[in-house]
Amino acid sequence: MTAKRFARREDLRSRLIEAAQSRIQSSGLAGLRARDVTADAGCALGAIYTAFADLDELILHVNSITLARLGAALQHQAAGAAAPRARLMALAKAYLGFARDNRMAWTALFEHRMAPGVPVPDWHLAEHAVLIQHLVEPLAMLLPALGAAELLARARTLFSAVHGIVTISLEDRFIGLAPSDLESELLNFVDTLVAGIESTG
Amino acid sequence: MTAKRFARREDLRSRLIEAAQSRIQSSGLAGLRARDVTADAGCALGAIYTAFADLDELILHVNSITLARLGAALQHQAAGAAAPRARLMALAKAYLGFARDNRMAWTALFEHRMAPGVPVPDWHLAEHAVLIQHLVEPLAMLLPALGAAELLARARTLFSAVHGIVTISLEDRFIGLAPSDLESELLNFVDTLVAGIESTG
DNA sequence: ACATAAAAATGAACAACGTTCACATATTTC
DNA sequence: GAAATATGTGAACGTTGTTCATTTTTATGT
Repeated sequence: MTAKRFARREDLRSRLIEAAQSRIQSSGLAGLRARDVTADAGCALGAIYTAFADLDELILHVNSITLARLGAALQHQAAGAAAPRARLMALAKAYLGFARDNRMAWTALFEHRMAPGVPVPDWHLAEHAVLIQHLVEPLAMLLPALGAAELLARARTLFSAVHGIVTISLEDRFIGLAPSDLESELLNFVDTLVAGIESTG
Repeated sequence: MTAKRFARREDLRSRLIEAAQSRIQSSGLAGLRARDVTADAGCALGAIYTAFADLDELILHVNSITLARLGAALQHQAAGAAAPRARLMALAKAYLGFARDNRMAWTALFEHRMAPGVPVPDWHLAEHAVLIQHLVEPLAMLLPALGAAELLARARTLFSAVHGIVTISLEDRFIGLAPSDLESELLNFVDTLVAGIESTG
């Protein structure tokens, strides 16, 4: 049976992913070392390259799990609100909450860069796209005249705007707002933007 | 005279900064090597550490110059528009234009991270803060009831939102919009937000 | 069941990086 | 001009990610 080989390989992969996830959570993406991860996973240094092409691919899998958790958090929060404005605000709040509660993992999601010339694989791009889909539905209610392509563009823009507000506020580069101010500032932003959409169409 | 010593030191510093700037422009921050920079600057590898504490400090000085150029570009563009809505849209357009025309240098501005535990020096934080000041004045016209602290918070939020839209659109992680779509999408965003501010106060 | 082939795990070795340091050179001071 | 001080040099160091000959494990054929 070749199943045993498959099981062992899969076991090694998941041990490496878990070890990497843990290291990222505690030390950040920049603190991730191949030697630490393999030691934590209980395998040799070279074993990484039997399970993954390189460290980047391993990181991609950690990010994949983080995206799934983020997606679940958004889904869970959005379920409570039916009206588009309330739903968009709930999504923004959930996004901020996830970023706060999973700082390092969330940062790794956007900090990570592939080697020059190597594109992000399609399966991972697709996982990012799912996030934006959460915004399409409420936006469609606010902008019933728009087609699917335009709606998608607006959803990506709104996502990027919220993402930017959360990102810069959580960075050291700018003097950050107090945590409570950040949340009210973010919610005020979404509220104002929705008001603008309603007033202009 | 101790002036000759000072002049030599300053000459080395500026040669290193220029070499680093050039390397970042062509290869990005991740492609910056101490050996390349010193070779370009015509000095020994170790000379970096007589002029700067480490590579991070050198990068900070490159970013400082980039920030000055970005500030000048914003100033220049904003001068044309008097009305707050038009000025905010001009600023957003100028920001996008600068990011496009100086891709690598602009990316380095936000990609760079200090070593763990080392804070970004105050003089560099102040340079970032200047960018946000450009937004305070037009926002004050739209929101005359707000105090200085609240106004600053709104300015930072708006800056972050615009920054996020530009950043994510220029990244490989998400399927990017066509360049022309990005600009119209960004301008529509600012327009809508201003409409929201005007409608809600 | 055993021998043989194929695959995977190992960890020492490699190359590339930022940084340091004993030494050489240049500059200032007396 | 000589002693003292500061600055520039590049070989060497420690730490990376990655590779590769070797060993160990797993699968296959009779």
